[in-house]
Amino acid sequence: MALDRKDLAILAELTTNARASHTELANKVGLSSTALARRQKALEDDGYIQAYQAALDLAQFGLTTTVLVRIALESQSDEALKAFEAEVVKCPSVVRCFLMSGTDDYILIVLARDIQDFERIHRTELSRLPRVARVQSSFALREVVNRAVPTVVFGEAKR
Amino acid sequence: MALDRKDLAILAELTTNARASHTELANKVGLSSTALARRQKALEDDGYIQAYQAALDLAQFGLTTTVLVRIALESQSDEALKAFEAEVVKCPSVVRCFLMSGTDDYILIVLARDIQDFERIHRTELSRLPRVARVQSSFALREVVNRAVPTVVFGEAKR
DNA sequence: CCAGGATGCGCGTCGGTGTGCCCAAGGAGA
DNA sequence: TCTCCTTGGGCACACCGACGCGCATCCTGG
Repeated sequence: MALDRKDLAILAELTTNARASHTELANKVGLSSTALARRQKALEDDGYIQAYQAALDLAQFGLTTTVLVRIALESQSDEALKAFEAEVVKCPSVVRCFLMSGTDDYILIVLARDIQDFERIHRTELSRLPRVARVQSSFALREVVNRAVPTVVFGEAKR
Repeated sequence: MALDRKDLAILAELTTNARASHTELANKVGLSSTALARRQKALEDDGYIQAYQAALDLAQFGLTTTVLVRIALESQSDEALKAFEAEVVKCPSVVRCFLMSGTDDYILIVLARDIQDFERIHRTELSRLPRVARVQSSFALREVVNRAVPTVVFGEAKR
């Protein structure tokens, strides 16, 4: 299934206003509400739209510190990876975790209130992860770009 | 302003179903639609809810490859940082960019269709960034955790 | 020329939303 | 201890808008 520029406009708008009504979207895209409803439903049914979710302001919850954590395991055996991953998904402060190529085995993104709070997280969450050989943390001083969707997605207009 | 467990339940539900109606949410949380509407509006006005946005399935767009890019600049001067940041925000394939402490100056998260596509991105987007001394890329083999909100946010029940 | 897909218009129904009012609980002060 | 006041909740209602349907139209490709 190919998406034309109107589909992309719909997606671009919904990534900003997920609660926009059919009429509202139809005006912005340049369609009637009927045609828009059909297209939106197709986008949902075909899996382009996964969900509609509220974006929380994490700073409002005091989570102003982002930490990148590089972790190397003692062993790269399948059993070690499984054991580590089974525990890392339980860490409440971890928002992302990648299994990486290269020297580091895993890279985590951790959210903390501040540096002291990260010390607590390091002690209560990270240091309890199994099979860990080395943990290296880097603090993000500033977030320069934060996009949910790369702009390249909306750039390709076809029809 | 302090949030009680019902507020957190509302937020937790809205991060899943941003288009849920007042009645629908009220049933899940255990409130009347009136009380829920008041709370939801308060959460929006107080800035806890930043926006409602559609989550796209990036794999559906062919973006299945995540790359972590570490970048060191020639100079850490304010001018060099500003020049670099002014350009990196324009890169369409970059979804996140952190100014970091430690040896690396910046860490980017880049989305690509595949490894060949990343070669193109490296050539057309990354290599054109100004003041760059060193670029080091690591491929994510798998995404173990991907949360928009750390679960720790919903864990604290107070009232 | 014809057929299929997509669009736009109009309509009716349904549901959500917002308001006003009353009630219950808790805290402060006399 | 009694009372007042504030805060949050629930109920009922009315209005308005969204949503989905049917049908006519248009455009394109065969």
